[in-house]
Amino acid sequence: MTQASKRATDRQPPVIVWLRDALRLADNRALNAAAETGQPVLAIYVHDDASPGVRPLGGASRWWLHHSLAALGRDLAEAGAPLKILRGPAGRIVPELAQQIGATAVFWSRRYGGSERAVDTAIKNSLGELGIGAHSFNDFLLAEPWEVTTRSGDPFKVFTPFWRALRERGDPAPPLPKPRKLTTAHVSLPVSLGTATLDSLDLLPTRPDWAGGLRETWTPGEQGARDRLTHLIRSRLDGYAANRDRPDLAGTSCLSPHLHFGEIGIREVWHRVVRAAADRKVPHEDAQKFLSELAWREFSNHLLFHNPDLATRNFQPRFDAFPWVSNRRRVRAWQRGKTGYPIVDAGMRELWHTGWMHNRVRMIAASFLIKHLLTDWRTGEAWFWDTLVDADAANNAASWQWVAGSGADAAPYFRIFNPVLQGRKFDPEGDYVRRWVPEIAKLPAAHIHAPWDAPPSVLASAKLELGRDYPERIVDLDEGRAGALAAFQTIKGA
DNA sequence: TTTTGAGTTGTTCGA
DNA sequence: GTCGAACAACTCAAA
Repeated sequence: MTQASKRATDRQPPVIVWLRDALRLADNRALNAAAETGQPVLAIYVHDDASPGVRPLGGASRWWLHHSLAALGRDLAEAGAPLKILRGPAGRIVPELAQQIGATAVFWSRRYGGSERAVDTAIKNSLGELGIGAHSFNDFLLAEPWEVTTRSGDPFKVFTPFWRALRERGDPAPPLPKPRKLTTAHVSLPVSLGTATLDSLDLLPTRPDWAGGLRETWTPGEQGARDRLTHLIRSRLDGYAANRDRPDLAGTSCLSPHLHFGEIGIREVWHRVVRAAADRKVPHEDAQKFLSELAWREFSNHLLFHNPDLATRNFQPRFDAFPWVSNRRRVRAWQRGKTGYPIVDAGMRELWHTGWMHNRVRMIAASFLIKHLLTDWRTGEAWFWDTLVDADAANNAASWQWVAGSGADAAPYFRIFNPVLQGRKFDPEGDYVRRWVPEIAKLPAAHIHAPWDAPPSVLASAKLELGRDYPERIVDLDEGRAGALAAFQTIKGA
């Protein structure tokens, strides 16, 4: 750029790109549109823990957000538009900031939760009154939730027809490249707008620092996300349909936290998988299976958009009368991985250590909490919200309701996972359990999923005494199952 | 409007 | 050990 044209750019009024759930540079339509104005770009992140109704982030999400923002800040600085961090109610901060720096427009990627949409609508109105442009984009979903409807124009409530309708729309638009150049907006931000630094947001745990397991498991940020996708396509997609159910094999994509924070765009994921299948680098069936998993994420957002209180209210109102049981001792045993059922405990400890749990094990652990312990699904939803790095308002709520049977297209009441059978089926050698429940690691595969049935000689040679080295079962499986069936009887036909 | 086929992920029981 | 049926009836989506 010549000196003259640089001065010309400096004289131009800036635009703002407000980054929220699309913490990346590539395939970011909001960022791209801001760049294409040719005006200087001010990139901001607003840490909003003040707007009413916006659910506070869980601990694991806060850890991820810190590192994701750090990575985004580095990438943006390199691209020429350093990230500014602000703290406070977005509804006040964004319009005031735009007005004070003389911005002509604000760009952002859409969000789909009820309170988030309320905030965004209010801001759009405020900006409109100030004569400032407000431009929002879809950077999170394959299709907008309102674009996929039944023939009669209603939202879908069953996955399969939803997926069919989504598929009939064809491939999403190809992903956009990173903006070629961004011009820095040289503005000074008044402290009254809540200027902050990443560290001052206090997102990281300190006393105690429990994030060691997260650090060794994850690389937040756009590069880490793209590496995961590459690894998926090169190494995990072949055989994905079968292996994804095996917690001992690491057969899942592990993209969920990256997708949640928008470190990689859904359009890029879709197109790279489709292309790999077209080039016969991965089997068609495996690629289709993976795409259908993306469609579940899509379906969850569809449900959340049309049911903003999905995380707190039974989708099926008859569940309002369900006789949930409160038992803090048992819930605590579940949370800490001390139920006495190895596959459940392994999953809950994996979650505690890494901020993530294998999908199959999530179902087993959730089914156990809901059906064997008769705990209200919202208790489990809240625990996952706090401990998962991929905690997502749509996926978390829809999935818990699915297991409970209270959701859309939910599991039938009689589907009660037996943790012993599930363990034997999906962790046949017991390797997953051995990794996370080391105190029973010496048990042979034949007994590792049901230590209480092991003969005394086997327990002795594994140096294992139940009740001392590993908890006794907190509930009997047959009684738990019978209790669940009886409880579900009470709301039948309600 | 009415009808019809279908609906992610399981377990148990009895032949 | 294997296999099919039962476990409820209901709601959804589309013809």
